Amino acid sequence: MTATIYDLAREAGVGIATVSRCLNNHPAVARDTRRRVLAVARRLHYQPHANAQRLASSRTNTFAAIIPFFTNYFFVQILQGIQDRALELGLDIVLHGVAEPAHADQALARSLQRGRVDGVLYFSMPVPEAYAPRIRQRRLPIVLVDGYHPWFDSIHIENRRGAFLAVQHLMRLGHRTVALISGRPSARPSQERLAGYRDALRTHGTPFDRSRVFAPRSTRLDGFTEEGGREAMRELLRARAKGDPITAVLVASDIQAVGALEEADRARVCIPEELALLGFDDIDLARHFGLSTMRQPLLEMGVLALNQLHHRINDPTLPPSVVSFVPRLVVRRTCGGRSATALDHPGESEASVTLADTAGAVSETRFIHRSR
Amino acid sequence: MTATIYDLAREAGVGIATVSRCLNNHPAVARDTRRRVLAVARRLHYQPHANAQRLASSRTNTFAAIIPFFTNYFFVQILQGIQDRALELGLDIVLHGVAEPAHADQALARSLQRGRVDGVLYFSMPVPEAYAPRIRQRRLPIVLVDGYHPWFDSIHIENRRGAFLAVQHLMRLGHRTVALISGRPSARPSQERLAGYRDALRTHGTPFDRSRVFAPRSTRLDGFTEEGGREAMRELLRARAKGDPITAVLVASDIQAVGALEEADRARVCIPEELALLGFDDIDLARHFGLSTMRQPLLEMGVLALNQLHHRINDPTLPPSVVSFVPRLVVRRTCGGRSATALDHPGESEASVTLADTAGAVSETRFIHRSR
DNA sequence: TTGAAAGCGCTAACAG
DNA sequence: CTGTTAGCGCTTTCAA
Repeated sequence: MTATIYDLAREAGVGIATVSRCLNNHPAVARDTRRRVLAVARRLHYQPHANAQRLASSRTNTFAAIIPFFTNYFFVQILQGIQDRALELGLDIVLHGVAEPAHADQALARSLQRGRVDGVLYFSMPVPEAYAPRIRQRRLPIVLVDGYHPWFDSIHIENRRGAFLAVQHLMRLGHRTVALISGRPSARPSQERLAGYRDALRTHGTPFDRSRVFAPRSTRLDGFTEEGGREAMRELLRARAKGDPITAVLVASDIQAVGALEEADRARVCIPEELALLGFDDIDLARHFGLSTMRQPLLEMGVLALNQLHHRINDPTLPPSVVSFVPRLVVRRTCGGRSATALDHPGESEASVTLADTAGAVSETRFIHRSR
Repeated sequence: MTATIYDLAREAGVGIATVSRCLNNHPAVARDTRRRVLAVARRLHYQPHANAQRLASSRTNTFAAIIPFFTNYFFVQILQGIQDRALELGLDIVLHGVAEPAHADQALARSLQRGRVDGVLYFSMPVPEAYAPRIRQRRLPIVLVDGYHPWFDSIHIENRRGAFLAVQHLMRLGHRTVALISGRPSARPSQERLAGYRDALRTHGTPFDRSRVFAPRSTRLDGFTEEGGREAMRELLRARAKGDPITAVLVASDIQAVGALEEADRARVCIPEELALLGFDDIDLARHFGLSTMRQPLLEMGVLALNQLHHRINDPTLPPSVVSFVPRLVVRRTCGGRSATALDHPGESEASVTLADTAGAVSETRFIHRSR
């Protein structure tokens, strides 16, 4: 019913190979022939059959994005970056939203199948043990975003450094007793952020006190939930009521920070006057709460990830690369020490501490090194 | 390098057709043969080549989701529903995030290409004029979500009815002077919600007053933005300051409502004591602001949309169907008349007015009719 | 510069 | 029940 290259060939009086060459801008075609063929193609409204192309060329021009759906806002912005770049590169995105990390292997299994995708973007989850060897063996191009594995490319967020900068900021504002609301201790981001927290204390000559680290009891999503934040904040307030002079707290994720804020509000503890609070991630909600936080350049990360994947697809022999992003402090209301009116004018009174120029900041706050 | 059905056939001592039958659970295969073939398949780690299957069967088992990315939260939840169902149906989702409606045609063009997808889920945007005929001609299965076109299936949100219910609620709370903060007047949702607003006034015998409809000046995204909400609220407050006894307002979208709330806060107008406010959509943010709103069952809509698409793919001769959802009132803090402490316990003190049972509500609030 | 022909790996008649 | 065969529509040698 719709035209194939055979139709075009017949109509233009040439062979199908020639038609194919014209369509794919192969140089070895006479100008006249090309023009004639293209004219016919237009006239017949020719459209290539995507699957036939894929089968013959063994290239799908498609990649999978495997994303933890539960982190909502985090990935929306990353997807936006990926989307734009994919359009430019002419790639299709097959989306795999994963409800919980345990289900990620289904998506991986699918992506490992022959003829499905040219590569994978894998987000914010550990690569299942069983799959790493299979991925390597099949030479499936993969880029880990917000994750790490020695065998594969990754875009890494320097959680430790970020937490360090965060706590440092609080201490520079004069806080001597800074607490940490953490995620589940076994989760990697929790550990890294805890390490950064300790780094900062050490740098400022403050002894680390285990009792000032508050981890949520609930373990769903490693405690990175509003409820987790509420729980931890309750405990923190209890400690505070008992006399611990905590005046500031770093919360390991914005989503927890939201819960923590609500809990503080409920206990009539004024933020930031009585307790300065700093989050981590800069999810979209943060802005609305006037939440000071450590921003991750999500959109840029998406673009970069796709570029990296593209490189790898075109040259599978590349050594694994690691690109690091350092989160940047975004000052709003909750950390105090600056514009206390941020809530009234969200977005206006934000201040980026590391850099004045927000637009150009990314390139300066990230550094790149390739290992191996 | 990796096994094909030829390898399996040779190894199992059968023909490739038999192998194919075994793999696809075709009934006409001897038990023994099947077992033997499957054993070989397992031994050789056989995996079908997706593209070869697609080409041969002229079925891609893939569909496109064309989504306006700018509406962020709206689509995240819908995607979740789609995602789950797609997994069950064994379908791949090709994501097309569209930055603005004008770019939707690129995604459509791509989806129209042969061999790309079996169908399309098209969200919250008008179908470009030029494409409707092409879609119909190519018999491309498509389901419009939050949209309508006589030729195609659609999942429709009863904006008019929703707005009616919203305003009715406000009036039942005793408000006599209810204003409307609308989107750009030319946008369909704006018109429908305006109509519902007028319906409610009429029902209550209140004359419609054009000067109580506030539309944003900015036209980006048809005014459905925080900024749009701020602008409109500023005008409303001005009118109020001049003596118009407005005591309640329906805001045509939650995202505008957020801006409106901020503006009211800034003007030191207490919500809901001085001004009751009701939003529309129930985006995720709403909960955090204690924003009363009209909820759309996004997740369910996603599931339903995919089911509908699935039906149509399997039977393209079906007449176009229309499924309607009626938004449901969710009472939180901003509309007054109920728990004023909602902000302290988000989620806990919500009340669904139409139905007590939240889980089972969807089936009761939607009705289905098929036209033609 | 061009065309014929051989796949890509699978599905689905059709004949046995 | 099973095997043979003909495609699906394109890309890509290989000769001419």
